[in-house]
Amino acid sequence: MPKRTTHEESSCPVARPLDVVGDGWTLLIVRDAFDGLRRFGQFQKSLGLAKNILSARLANLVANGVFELAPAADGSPYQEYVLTEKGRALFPVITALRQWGDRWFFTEGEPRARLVDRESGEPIAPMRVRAADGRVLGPEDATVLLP
Amino acid sequence: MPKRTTHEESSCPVARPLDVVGDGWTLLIVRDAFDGLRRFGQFQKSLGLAKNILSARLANLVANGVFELAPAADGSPYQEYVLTEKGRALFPVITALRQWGDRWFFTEGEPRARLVDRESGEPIAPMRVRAADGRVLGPEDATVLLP
DNA sequence: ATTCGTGGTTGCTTATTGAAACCAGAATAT
DNA sequence: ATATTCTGGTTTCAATAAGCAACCACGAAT
Repeated sequence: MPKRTTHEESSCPVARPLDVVGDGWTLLIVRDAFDGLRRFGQFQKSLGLAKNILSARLANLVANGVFELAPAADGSPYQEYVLTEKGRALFPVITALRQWGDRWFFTEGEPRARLVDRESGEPIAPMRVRAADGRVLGPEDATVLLP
Repeated sequence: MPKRTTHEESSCPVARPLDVVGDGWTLLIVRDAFDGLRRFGQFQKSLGLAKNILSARLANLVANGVFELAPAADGSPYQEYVLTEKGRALFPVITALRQWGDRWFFTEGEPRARLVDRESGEPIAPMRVRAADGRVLGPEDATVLLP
């Protein structure tokens, strides 16, 4: 995690979240949670990261309200990491990132995991930035208003 | 940047992009580029990060096709970092992250930077994950199909 | 000829990561 | 009862990356 010293810490809604999810592992942990993973060992096996790192990341995510600890649903004497509302609200972020990766990091026809609508089995729609009236906006069509 | 050793490097479209934008500074650099910044010194002043770090990040972003170098538009003998199509395609990612930050990292009424439609001056619409037919999807409504 | 602004690079110190070993409680096996 | 395994971590320590400050090169201005 970088050490933001300037005005960055304060008023920009992009900078603050990056203190929580701005490293290479955290969003993968959350993605795995969307895929149904809940237990320490599941995350560790899925991601192959060192246990101390996972431990630190999970603790940080709990401290920041992305996960909460709950007694294991299956009766085992352990605890589970379950996404909070705040954590589930990362779904658009991870999906946008996934679509970017899908478009720009795979060659035509290269096999990849696909996210589909569970109901229809169809791929989900590409996410776009839209104005209040529904017009699709590019980076040039939007501007930041400082507080 | 973490060191992904398992299957993570390969088939998941979430993991690959994180090798490029998965640190705390990179997305802020890109956000600044959306705000019109192009020059080394502008990024450094805006973000307050060490010059060697900025240098490394920009070189990595150029190497990964997010920025490209172009001769300065204003006649000065330097070069500018300008977003490629791939870089501009990060707009939905950064916007989704911004909206998450806006919702979950600020208290009611706390002053913050706002992203508005340049044409109408109105805030942009909240981004949502949608199925092909337009239905809004939550994390539970989508599933990953492995290749 | 000298200073200044821009865009870096080079050392050096400190913080973070990562691998492996270790540890503790609960369940399971002997 | 005792030992073994499974789960979920913590501790230790080496390697790597971040951060800071000093330095440097080039062109423009003085």
